[in-house]
Amino acid sequence: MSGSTLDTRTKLLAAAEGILVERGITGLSVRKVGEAAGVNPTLVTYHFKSIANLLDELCQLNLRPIMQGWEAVEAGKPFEEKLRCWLEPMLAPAAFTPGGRALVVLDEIAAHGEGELRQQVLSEMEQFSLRLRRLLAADCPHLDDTELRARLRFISAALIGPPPRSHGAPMLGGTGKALDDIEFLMRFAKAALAG
Amino acid sequence: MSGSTLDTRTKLLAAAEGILVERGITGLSVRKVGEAAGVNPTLVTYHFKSIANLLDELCQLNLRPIMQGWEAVEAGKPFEEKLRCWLEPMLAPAAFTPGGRALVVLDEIAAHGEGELRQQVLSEMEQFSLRLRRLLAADCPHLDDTELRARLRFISAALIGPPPRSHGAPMLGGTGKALDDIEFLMRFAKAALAG
DNA sequence: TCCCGATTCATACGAGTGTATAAATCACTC
DNA sequence: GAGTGATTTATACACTCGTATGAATCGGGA
Repeated sequence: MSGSTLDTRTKLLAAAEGILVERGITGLSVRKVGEAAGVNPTLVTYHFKSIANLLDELCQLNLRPIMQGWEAVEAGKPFEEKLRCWLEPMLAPAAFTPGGRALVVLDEIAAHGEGELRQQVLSEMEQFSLRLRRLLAADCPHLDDTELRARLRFISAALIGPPPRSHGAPMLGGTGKALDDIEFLMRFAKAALAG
Repeated sequence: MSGSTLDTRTKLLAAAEGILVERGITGLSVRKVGEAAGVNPTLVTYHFKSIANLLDELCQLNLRPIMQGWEAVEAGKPFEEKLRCWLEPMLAPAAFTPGGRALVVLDEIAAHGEGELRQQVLSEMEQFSLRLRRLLAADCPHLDDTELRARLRFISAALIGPPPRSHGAPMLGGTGKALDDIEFLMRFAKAALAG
């Protein structure tokens, strides 16, 4: 396990992530990853035992920073602060692809993964979702539990949804640059949780 | 082109749509479609010249009712009415799969289609998006053009995003039944376009 | 220098993909 | 009833996929 080994592993992860972000999960294959990494494709099977394992590792790598960011959502903080601590990690860049967002990688993987991997992502998200709702309930007395849950789902869906599946072009609306601006997002979420 | 012919065509379209909705575009193939339709797979190539054409037709079939519904968004109507005319078609059921939404089919196809088909969907959406923004601008004087565009994108993304990629399970939050209730959606959109 | 483990490479196999082709079957008119 | 065009079927080809296998190559201690 010399330095060159780690480099190849990283190159493969980065290449796979890049493909995932800009071509989508459809365009991902062992050979494409190898080619994009400038490396023999069969090294995917060597360094990760299967392509699924590579996806798994990529998933963990992109999930961790988001979950860590979310830990900052605490009961003591004011409403807007909580909101920011929730939303900001969702805009975090992907592990190896500064142009793409980590959430996109997670979503592509979660949408593809048939088995445990997807279940794990979903369950972690679910778990946080419950905590978030409990914490925000205090700040939104005008919304009952069902309504609050619906609003939160809509807001997070708004973040997950648009850029990934279009792979470049937005499904509705113009440039998409606005979506990456946390302030746009903050104003939107604040409004969406009001009256 | 007897009656049985039309039936087979329809059966294939319905089967493809069903797979698209519940397994996602990944699970779609000529043979799977044939099997799901209880019909020889090569009939896909016979009735549509290629699988891409089948997708195209499926796309048109699901796009049309949405676009028609959107024509009801008119300048004279009050704000809430415009909102409803915009949002309600987005919950319309898929052409052959009452359990799934037409928008999901479109999104799965648009996310996959590399070429013209996707461009067409996006451009039609884009076109309507512009008209919608112009019409709603009168009702939202508190939002400048950029802000309004961002809000509208978030709202539509909230609708397009969540159910499709999860193929059953929601990415965040509970049952997801709430998402299909137009009243939840109306309240959300109204709030998101306020202050 | 030799050796040995780690890493890279080339090749191959089985499964699945879309689609072309030709034969078989059906429905209907003359 | 025979013939004809539309429809269905069976088979095959070329391609891509993930992965297993064995050989080639590299790097560093004895």
